[in-house]
Amino acid sequence: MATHITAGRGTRPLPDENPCVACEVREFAVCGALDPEELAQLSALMTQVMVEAQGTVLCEGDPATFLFNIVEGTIRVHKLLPDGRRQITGFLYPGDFLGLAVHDSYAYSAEAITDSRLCRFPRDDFYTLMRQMPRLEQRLLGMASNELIEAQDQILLLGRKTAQEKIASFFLMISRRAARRGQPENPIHLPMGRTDIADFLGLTTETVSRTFTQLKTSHVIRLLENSQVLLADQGALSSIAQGQ
Amino acid sequence: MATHITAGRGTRPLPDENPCVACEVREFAVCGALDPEELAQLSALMTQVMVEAQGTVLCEGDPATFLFNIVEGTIRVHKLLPDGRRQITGFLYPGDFLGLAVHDSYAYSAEAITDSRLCRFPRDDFYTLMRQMPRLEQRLLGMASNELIEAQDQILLLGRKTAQEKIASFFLMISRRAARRGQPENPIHLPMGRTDIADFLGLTTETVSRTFTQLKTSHVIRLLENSQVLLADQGALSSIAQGQ
DNA sequence: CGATCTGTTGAAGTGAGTCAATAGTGGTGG
DNA sequence: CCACCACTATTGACTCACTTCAACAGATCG
Repeated sequence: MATHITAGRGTRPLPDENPCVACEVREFAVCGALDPEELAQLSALMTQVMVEAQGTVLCEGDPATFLFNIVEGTIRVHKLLPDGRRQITGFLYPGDFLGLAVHDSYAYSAEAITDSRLCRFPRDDFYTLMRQMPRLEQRLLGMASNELIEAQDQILLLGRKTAQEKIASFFLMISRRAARRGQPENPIHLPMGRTDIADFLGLTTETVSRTFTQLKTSHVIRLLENSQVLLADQGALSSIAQGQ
Repeated sequence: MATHITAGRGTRPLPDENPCVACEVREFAVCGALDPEELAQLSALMTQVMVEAQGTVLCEGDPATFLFNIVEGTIRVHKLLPDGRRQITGFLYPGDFLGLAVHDSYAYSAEAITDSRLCRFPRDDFYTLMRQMPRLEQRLLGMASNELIEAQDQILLLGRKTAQEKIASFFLMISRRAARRGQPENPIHLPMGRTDIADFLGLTTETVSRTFTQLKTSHVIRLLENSQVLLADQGALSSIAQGQ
């Protein structure tokens, strides 16, 4: 049966039955494809874990023992070069799945940006169950397909866009993803710091900061309190993101 | 039943039965997962098409009517910005599948670099069949997973590597992929021109050319005739690719 | 209230891009 | 078979977008 581990056990009593039934992100997540019976089987494998801000979820090179489903919080996924250069390959939000691109060991590290709650599944058990649930496998294939499309957009961004275009594209991506989760698409919230944004866009913190200022000065965005950014002129932002 | 269209019909008589049985790339391709019965069903959907060098396989934005399996030749997949900047997101070789990251319309264009032969499947029929063949779906999920891992490597390369590191990584990737297809891993063959390499690595042709010359001068590679490159010092190449 | 961390701004440097000329390479036809 | 053309690759000189290095400004917190 699903259990909580680490901090936060007593924050809210879980229903005696299946905790997944009441899950708020289920419709966006892998588990959204399952019927109640299948959901019960999957939840039987599941352990909920809390990871506090800046904590590690998994490490590049470690044996891939677990797969995760993000329920609350924001996760950053990154790869490192031996000399310490870092590339963030993605930010994960509630409903996102962590472990699609996994073989025997993790090819990337993942850390929590904010305090986060995740559903954790033993990889082997998950795969076994997947073999028995075509709908689960189809859903994962669909999610993998989406991630590939996003990865190719990111490849275009990194290979061919200027700093301004990268930042504008980034704002729009965050906005679109918030909308997909049913949250307001504007203003957007940026839980990650300038360094994370820089390492995601292949820039430096200084360039990110300067570009924010430029967009602010030209009234395309406005920086609000609490790491919120108002997209004041979405048309202009779209134009910039696509290179005019 | 499978048929040839366009040029090349008479090059070699197909067996009367299932042409896929004798296919040389089947073990590397999607179809490698199927039993003879399933293979026959899949091949019933299939049409072989020839695309000559520089010809178009599919166009970004077009309705995604077909999926493809590369049998012979090399394909480049790219995305364009409105002003014409191009990013090549991948090179496809025999055994590779074209259409994993596809929704209703193609999110990229694909062109043949050399004369190519492809197996073409109507997308809807392919998906229908996939629902009935768990092994096909599993295989596709595995291939999507591999592609995601490669995409993340490419993201690291584009975001954080220098020109030298990009070129060195590129040589090693081509070498590794040749080995995976059972071809010699050294010397490598580069069917694509400098412009393609530049647009794949987020560089210009000039920088690609200069970097080739640097690596040649430092005896890490040697340029042979017929677009072949000898990786003279693979250790040095690996060191460079990872940033020393 | 100082200490620490994150973000912003300034000044100077540089890796790769741009522009331009030259050198191969392969194809075609007289 | 060679002369010509078109195209791709190489090399050189110069420029620039972004980085690097450095100083400073806010926020957060014990």
